[in-house]
Amino acid sequence: MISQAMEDYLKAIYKLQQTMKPVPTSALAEHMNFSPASITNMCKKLAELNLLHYEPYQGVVFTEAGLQVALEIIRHHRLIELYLAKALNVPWDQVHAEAEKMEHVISEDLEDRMAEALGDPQFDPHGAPIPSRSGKIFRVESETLTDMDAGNTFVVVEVNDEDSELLRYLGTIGLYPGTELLLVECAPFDGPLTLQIGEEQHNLGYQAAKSVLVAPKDTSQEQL
Amino acid sequence: MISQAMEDYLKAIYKLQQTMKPVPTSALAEHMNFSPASITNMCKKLAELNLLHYEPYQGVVFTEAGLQVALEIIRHHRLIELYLAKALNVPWDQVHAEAEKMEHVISEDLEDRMAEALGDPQFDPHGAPIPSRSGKIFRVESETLTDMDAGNTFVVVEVNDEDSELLRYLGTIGLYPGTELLLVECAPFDGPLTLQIGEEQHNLGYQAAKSVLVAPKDTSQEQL
DNA sequence: CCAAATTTTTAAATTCTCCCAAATATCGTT
DNA sequence: AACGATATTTGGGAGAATTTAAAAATTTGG
Repeated sequence: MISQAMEDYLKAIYKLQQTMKPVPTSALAEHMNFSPASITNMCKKLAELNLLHYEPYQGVVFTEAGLQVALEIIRHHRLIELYLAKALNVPWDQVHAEAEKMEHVISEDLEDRMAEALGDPQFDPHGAPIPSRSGKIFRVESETLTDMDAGNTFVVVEVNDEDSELLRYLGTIGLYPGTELLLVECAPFDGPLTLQIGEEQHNLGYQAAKSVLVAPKDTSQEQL
Repeated sequence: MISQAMEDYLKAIYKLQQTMKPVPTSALAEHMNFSPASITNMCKKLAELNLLHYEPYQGVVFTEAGLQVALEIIRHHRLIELYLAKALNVPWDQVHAEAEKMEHVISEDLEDRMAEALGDPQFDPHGAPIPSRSGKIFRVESETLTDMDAGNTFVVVEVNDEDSELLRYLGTIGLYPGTELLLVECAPFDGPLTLQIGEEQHNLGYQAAKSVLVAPKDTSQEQL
């Protein structure tokens, strides 16, 4: 009943509705790299299935049912990412692509077994929270590194999992969720940020820094 | 280029061409539960891609390229089955359904990691041989239990992985690949077979017994 | 508050995989 | 060697997911 394409739409809508409600079809079109027409078509279908509220020209909002479906897929995705990283040592810059395909095909039973093998984990390898089986998700307080002031110490909460190359680079400088860093300097006009990680200093481009979410050191949540 | 549907066709053709060459489209239609017309269509496409030799009314035969693609998918399938059974304790009657979906989406890299985690295994949980990375597969000498004579002892080599209910039953009587059994009696007219497994005796229906492949005890190959 | 620019939807077309019904080829008998 | 039964292909069509191009609605700016 719910096709793989539909699942991808719901996942994309979930991502966008964190910053905009309702989600305009144009935002979806850009995010998914589909034509606006495709988006309208599919949103109508999803509204038919009572997964979305859809008002022409107004964009879409989740129904409760739609939100639960989206969270279930996201749970699949993040559990798979963590499982691959932990159990099979898949590099953290590759788990996203792999999970992107597997999330649509694993059974609930297999998901449960992976969750159990991992000890019901709370976060994926990029620091994103894993929804619970019952569809609850906890948002960790955090802001993007580019919004922080120089001179303070932070803990990395989460990094964007979609850019494999970026992840590989962040790995080489040791910037993982849980890592502590000192923001030494922020160059003006969206320039690079100077970070102190352990004993070493690194310059991180503005675009890269935008996809790093941090929390002030003192109020930091502990995670594995 | 090669769609999931095409992969399913190649897998089915591999299965059938073990007993018939060339494979008639009707056999494929029956095995895959598609109409004969669908089969003809797809076989033409696969022939276009140089994966099959297709002669109208004569059926299909693999090209070398087609055979390699088929073996790669089968390797995916069987490695996944074994991995799920061993690493995540998925019951052996469920691994087939799970692998059927996952086989189409895992990367070669992930496959390698699973193979490595399992120590480059030779057989899946049902005793079927796993093709090597380079596409070689070893056929273990075996015959179906219904063709054997009463009074002899055999080792189970392989059981059909497609019937979940049957596998569950075989599990309850302890009939796994590697299990030793004494064929006590074969009722005539395709009647049930009486087996001695360990201390217990069981009656196995003729249809069920047909999907159990065995080898004489003395010449049996060792497998984990 | 109207016209231009933008966004969104509608409509028609495409590709893929499948189906059904009809036409055609093959095969076993006699 | 021709007939009937069976197997196979052809042709046409349907549904899903996408596209492009054109039409319609909304927003924006003077």
